[in-house]
Amino acid sequence: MVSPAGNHRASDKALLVTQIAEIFREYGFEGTSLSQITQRTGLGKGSLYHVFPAGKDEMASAVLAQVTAWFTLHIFQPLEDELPGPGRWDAMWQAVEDYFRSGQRICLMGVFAQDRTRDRFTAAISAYFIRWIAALRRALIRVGVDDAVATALAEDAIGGIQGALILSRALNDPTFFGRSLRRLRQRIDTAVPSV
Amino acid sequence: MVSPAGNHRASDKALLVTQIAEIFREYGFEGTSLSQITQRTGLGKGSLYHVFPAGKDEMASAVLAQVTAWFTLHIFQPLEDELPGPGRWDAMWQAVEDYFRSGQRICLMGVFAQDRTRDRFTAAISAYFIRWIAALRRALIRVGVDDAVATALAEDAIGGIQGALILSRALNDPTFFGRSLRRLRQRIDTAVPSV
DNA sequence: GTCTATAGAGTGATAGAC
DNA sequence: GTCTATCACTCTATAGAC
Repeated sequence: MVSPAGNHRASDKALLVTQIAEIFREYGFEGTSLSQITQRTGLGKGSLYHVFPAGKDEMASAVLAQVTAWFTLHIFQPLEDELPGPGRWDAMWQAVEDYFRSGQRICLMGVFAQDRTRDRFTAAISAYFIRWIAALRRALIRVGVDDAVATALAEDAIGGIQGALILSRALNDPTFFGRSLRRLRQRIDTAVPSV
Repeated sequence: MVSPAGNHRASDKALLVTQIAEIFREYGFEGTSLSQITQRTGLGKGSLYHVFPAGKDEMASAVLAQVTAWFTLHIFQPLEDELPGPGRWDAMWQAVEDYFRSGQRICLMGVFAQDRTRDRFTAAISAYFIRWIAALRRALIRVGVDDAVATALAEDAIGGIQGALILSRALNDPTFFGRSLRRLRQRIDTAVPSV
């Protein structure tokens, strides 16, 4: 994680943030201790506080920012751009299925949204969901779906994804997520004219 | 909290469990400390450990059991019983809307399902969701909905409720939950023959 | 005296901050 | 690595109903 010149590179920090994200996913924010982070990352507490002077909170902020960046690149922007005709949503559904490891992986935005001790992250969390819903909604409107219908479809789709993630874990059924995703996808496809 | 006869009554414990549930809802399981519980309940640690000898874990178990009992009484059993014709699902949707305070209240089952440190509660959590889905599914089949369609509708409805709860909080939009619920409800109503 | 519910100082361990 | 606060939890003591 240390570069030869003594200053850490951006890619090192990105990797570190990825590692910390995975620990948060497994144990939650409160459930994750700094010693767990030092063990799994191999970094001492001093190094962690050098990279994240504000401590655990800053680590969480960095993690959420990284998640937002990933979704922006792979989901939000493709939705916001003009897309070719048939199969125009395929990339989104595939990205979602891959990102969440077929439902085995938690949505940190969803988990953090539930906890009052994490009020400090509400801005990042609501921005994430607002953008996702708006991007999908506008993409639907662009291909001819009625405004009100597009809003309903977009809200149901993003909500459905979150719910499917919870039930996948709660039921411990690895097939649940894919099944739910397929139905959400089909509901949108049938609402789009001439696909 | 002191009973005249010296033995605590069931209703006292139920009230205590309700109070603790509210704290878990606000701060999560890891985020809730015993000192918070002593402060908010007004009970000393000794009393808490008298009522819950196994400590925080037992408190969480009691809370989840209480949630299950409420849903059994107000939602599962009505669904499992034979119901009169039109408006047969009204009670469920009304109970859900009331219980979750129009989306302002968290689903502890959903929150606990996400966290690996709470593996000890998986049995109670999966039982809750399995029963809810099965009860709704069978009720749909009973009124003439095709088996596969009933499964899909039930899974989408319970997943949709969970997702709507997350988005309600994430977006901090008090109208979101009611809107989502209305759409879920309507989707089921239109699938039921002759309603 | 016995039993139940109560309180809270005190325990070692470990947390996060630095 | 060091520090202090706080964690979950234990233990002893107490009050009052039988």
